[in-house]
Amino acid sequence: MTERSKVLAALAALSHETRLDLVRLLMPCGADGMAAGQIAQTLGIAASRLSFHLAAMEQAGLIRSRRVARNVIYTVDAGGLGRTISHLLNDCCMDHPEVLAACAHATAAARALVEPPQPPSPPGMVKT
Amino acid sequence: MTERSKVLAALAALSHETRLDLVRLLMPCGADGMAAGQIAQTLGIAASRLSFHLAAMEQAGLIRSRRVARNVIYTVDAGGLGRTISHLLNDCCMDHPEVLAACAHATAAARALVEPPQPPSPPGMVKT
DNA sequence: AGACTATTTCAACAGTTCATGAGTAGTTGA
DNA sequence: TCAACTACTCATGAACTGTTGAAATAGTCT
Repeated sequence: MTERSKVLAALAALSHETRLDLVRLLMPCGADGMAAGQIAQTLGIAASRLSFHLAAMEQAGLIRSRRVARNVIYTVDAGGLGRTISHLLNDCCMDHPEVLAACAHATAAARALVEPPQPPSPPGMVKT
Repeated sequence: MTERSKVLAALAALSHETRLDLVRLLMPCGADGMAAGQIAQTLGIAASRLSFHLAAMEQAGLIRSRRVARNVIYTVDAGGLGRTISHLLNDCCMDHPEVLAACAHATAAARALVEPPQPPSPPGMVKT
């Protein structure tokens, strides 16, 4: 599978209400993840429907699953998600200034991440 | 239309080979854009098919069109594209460190953009 | 082993998306 | 106004996607 078609699959997977909800729900759970049953209950959807979407997301490389006792625990695959967004930003948008500017908030957070020894925020901050 | 459904529409629009090609083709054209006929010729697709996809992209707020003489010129809407990616990064991924790290390349470029008065690159640079 | 729980698979149906080709509408220059 | 040109719309059928509930499977506890 080419990088290209992986990204297409990931984008298709993300372009659905339930599956975007899934990411938002699983993201804060981190490596602990959440059991399928609990996800279904939280989102208020039928088990079979959830299973369908979980499979789509896993196939697209956006989430992972592992069995724990009688539960199946799902976690987000931050790497897969990151690669998808990165491809969009770099390959497709060619790091276009205006696109990057629209991501300024994330940019600021990323900057803090890659450049941790930053003292209190100086004046003249970036705004969306 | 909520911000949420706008993003869903934009993601759906992007999750198609032809339409992703469209972005990649139009992006380097900048504000000059490209005429529909030339796009169809470059991508090697039928005019009606192109029109269908152009309409989908415009509807999703990812491109704009304007009439010039007898041609219709299409340009990417960098703001719409940026908002979509930003939403993915901020709202959905909640600025998760690992996701941002995977976007390090873009991040570096963005940093250069928002912090232009940066002298020669110091050692210990960010790598993907 | 047998009862029990959690999750996935399956088949049927409805709705949506896409490619194709024919026809239509707007623009230009004579 | 006409002819040439450019781009769009529409109708059709094929292919794909998402929902549902019932049935099957995998794993656990006593």
